[in-house]
Amino acid sequence: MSRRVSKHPTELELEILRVLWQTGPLTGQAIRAALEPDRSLTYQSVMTVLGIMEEKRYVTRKKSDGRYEYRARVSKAATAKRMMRDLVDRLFDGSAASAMINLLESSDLSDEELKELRAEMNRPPKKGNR
Amino acid sequence: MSRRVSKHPTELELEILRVLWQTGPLTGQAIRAALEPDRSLTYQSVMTVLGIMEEKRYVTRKKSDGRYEYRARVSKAATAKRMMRDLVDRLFDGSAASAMINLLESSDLSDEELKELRAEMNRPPKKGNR
DNA sequence: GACAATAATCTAATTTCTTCGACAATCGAA
DNA sequence: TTCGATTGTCGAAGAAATTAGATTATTGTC
Repeated sequence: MSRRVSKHPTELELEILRVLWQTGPLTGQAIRAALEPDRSLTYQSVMTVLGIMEEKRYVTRKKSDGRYEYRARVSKAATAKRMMRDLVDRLFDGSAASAMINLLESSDLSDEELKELRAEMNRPPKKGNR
Repeated sequence: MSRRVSKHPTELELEILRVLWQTGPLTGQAIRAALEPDRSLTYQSVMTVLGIMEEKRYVTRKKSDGRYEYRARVSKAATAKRMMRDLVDRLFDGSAASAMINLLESSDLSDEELKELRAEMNRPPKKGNR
């Protein structure tokens, strides 16, 4: 037997998605430029990955003014949710509370952030909560 | 150029670490058994991965009673911290608070857990915090 | 001590990921 | 219209990850 398909965007795919989330639809060249200087890839490398991302349905492309523009087809919120959920499953047996405590302990939240979090925690829970 | 070594335990490596964290030092056979029925691997497959994990210094082994026993060399806490930190960097630009709010919204914490979290948030911050 | 059973290593196939060079197609300018 | 630049596709290479068969080493038992 062989290996299973990864259920999440890979490292580089995620970096490209981040660019698209941040800036909106872009051409291959523009994406390549946006990755600099973090990643110095050739235009071909970027295009190869974009092709793969299109197959995986992470992006769509549309010809605009002679060249293709790539647009994220998955939302940042949904992707973040899925990736976080998966890591929490694998590290903390699915306990979001444990994950949050872990984050709390290993980070350094400002009073501002603490306040916001407390407010969020006091929001009325969605239906289905016990 | 080619692919870089992943900076974190892979899927399977993490599953094995979890077994070791949970149960303590184990032989290859015992690890193989503990992965069932989630993963039905042959003894050889498990041993191959354990060899790689030894190279990566995720585990050590010691001959005990004729066969090798494998022991986690990285702690669960440190590994979780690193992996969470990395994902938070890549998804939320390093903002632990954003990540926590994401978790809050996509999970369904019990009153118990909320209480514990609030308590944790009221704990005096470690040095370096303002 | 011989031999079967068990443990461990070695080799390797397959797939994914990352990266590009080579080439083809298209477009713009002289 | 021809030619150079830009854009896009194809094939491929190298390394990592996952899986396991073949082979060798070790060990416990009669």
